[in-house]
Amino acid sequence: MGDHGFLPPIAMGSVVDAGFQQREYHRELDKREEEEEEEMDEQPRLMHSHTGVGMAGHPGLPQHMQEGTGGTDGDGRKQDIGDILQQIMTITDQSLDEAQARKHALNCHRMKPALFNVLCEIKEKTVLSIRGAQEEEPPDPQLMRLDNMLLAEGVSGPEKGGGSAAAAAAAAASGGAGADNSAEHSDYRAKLSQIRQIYHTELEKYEQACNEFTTHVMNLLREQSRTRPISPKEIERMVSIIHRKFSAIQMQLKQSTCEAVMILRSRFLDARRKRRNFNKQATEILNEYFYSHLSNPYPSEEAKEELAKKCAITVAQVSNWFGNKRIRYKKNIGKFQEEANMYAARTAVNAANASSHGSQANSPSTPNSAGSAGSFNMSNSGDLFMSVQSLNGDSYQGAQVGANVQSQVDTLRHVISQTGGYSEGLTANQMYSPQGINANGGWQDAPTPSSVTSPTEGPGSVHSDTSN
DNA sequence: TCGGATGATTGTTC
DNA sequence: GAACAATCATCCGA
Repeated sequence: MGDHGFLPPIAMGSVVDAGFQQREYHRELDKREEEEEEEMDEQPRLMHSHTGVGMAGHPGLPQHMQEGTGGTDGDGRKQDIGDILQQIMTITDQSLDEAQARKHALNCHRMKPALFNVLCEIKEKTVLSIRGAQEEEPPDPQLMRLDNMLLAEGVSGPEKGGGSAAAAAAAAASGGAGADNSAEHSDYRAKLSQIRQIYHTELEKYEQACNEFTTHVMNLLREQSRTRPISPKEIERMVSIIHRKFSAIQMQLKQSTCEAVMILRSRFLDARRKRRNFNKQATEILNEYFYSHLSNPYPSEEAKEELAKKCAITVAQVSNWFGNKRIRYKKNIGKFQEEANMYAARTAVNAANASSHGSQANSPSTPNSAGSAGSFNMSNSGDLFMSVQSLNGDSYQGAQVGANVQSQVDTLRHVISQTGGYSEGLTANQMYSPQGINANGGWQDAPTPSSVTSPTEGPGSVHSDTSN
C-alpha cells in the first residue's frame, strides 16, 4: 500500500464524471498491486480486469467501486479482494450472452475512448517501470553445463555417430577386450541413440506446448487489449515469462537426460562390469610362468609383453594377474599346492620331452604352444618348455637345455613320487615350499626377473623354476 | 541360487 | 612407479 506514484486523473474532471474517475483509479491500483505480486498468475488478473472493467452501477462491479469509498484501509482492501475473488469464482456461472452484452455495453460507452487513452498512458508508465526492474538475466551456468555435456555426448546437436567417441573411450578403458568391443560399441550406440531420440521427442513436445501456450496467451492478451490497455512490451514480457517457465522444464529434461547418459557411460566404462575370465590357454601360460618362477614371480617388462602377446591380453592385465596371483598364492599356499605340483609336473615332462627329442627342441620350426587352445598335453609340452625359456628372456641354447633337462627330470621324479600321497618324507610344502617368501611375507630378494633363469639351489630345493 | 574363483580398481606403502 | 592389500563386481559351476 501507500503512494503508487501517480495521481487519480482528477484533471479530467470537466470531462469525466468524478465518481467514474475514482473507480478507475482504484481499479488501476488493484491492477498494479497484483502485477507486482505475481508475474505469472496472469490469468486471474486478466479475468479480474475483465470483470472489473465495468460502468457505474454495473452489477459486475465490486460494491466499493460502485460507491467509491473502499480501498483506503487494510480491512476494506481485504473485503474488496474477497469480493473480487467471489466474482472470479462465479464468473463461469455467467452466461456467454450476459458477458457479451456487458462487453458490448462497455465498448459502446461514450467515455470509453477518452478513458482508454488515459489508461494507456498509465499502463505504459507502469510497464516501463516493471521492465526497468528486471534486466536481462545472464545465462544459467548449470544450463550451460548441461548443454555442453549433451553436446559432447552427441545427444544434442547434430548426430555424429551416436557418441562413437564415448564408445571408443569405453573400449579403451576396457583394456582391449577385443572381439567383444564391436558388439558393445553397437550396444552403447543403440542405447545412446534411444536416449537421444527420447530427448528430442520430449524437447519437441515442450517446444510445441510452449508455442501453443504462448499463442494462446497472446490471443487472450490481444482480446483483452480491446477492453484494457496492453502494450506490446507487456505482451513481450509475458512471452518471456512463459519461456522462462518452459525453459525450467526443459532444464529438468536435460538434467534427466544427462543422468541417463552418465548411467549408460558408467555401465559401459566400468570394466569390472564386463569382466571376462581369460581363456584357459592364457591362464595356463600365466600359471606356467608363475610356477616356473615361483622363487621370483616378477616378470620383467619384456616378459610381460611376451606373455601378453601369447595370452592375447594387455600388459596391464598381465601385471594385474601376477599381482593377484602373488597375493592369493601367499595368502593360501596350501590351496595352491596342488596346482603348483601340477605345473611342476608339466614343466618336468616338458623338459623330459625336450631331452628325448633333442634336436627337435632346437628346431626353429617347432610349433608354438599358443597354436592349440587349451591343449597343454604332453605332445606339445616341449614347446611349452621352449616358451618358458624364451619368456625368461634367454636365448635358447642346447647346452643350457641339457643341464636344465636333468634338473627337470629330477623334478619329475619328485612329482611322481609325491602324487602318491607325499609319503616319502617330502611334504607338500616341501614340494613347493614358499621358499621365496621371506619372513615379512614377501618374496625374498632375487635378481631381476630376466636374469633369474638359473639360480643355484640346494639339492633339496625343488621348485619349478625352469632354471632348475 | 549360492559361494568360490577371478579380473579389475583403489588406496597405501616403499 | 611398482607392488601390495583390500575390495568390488562379475563369472561360473554345483
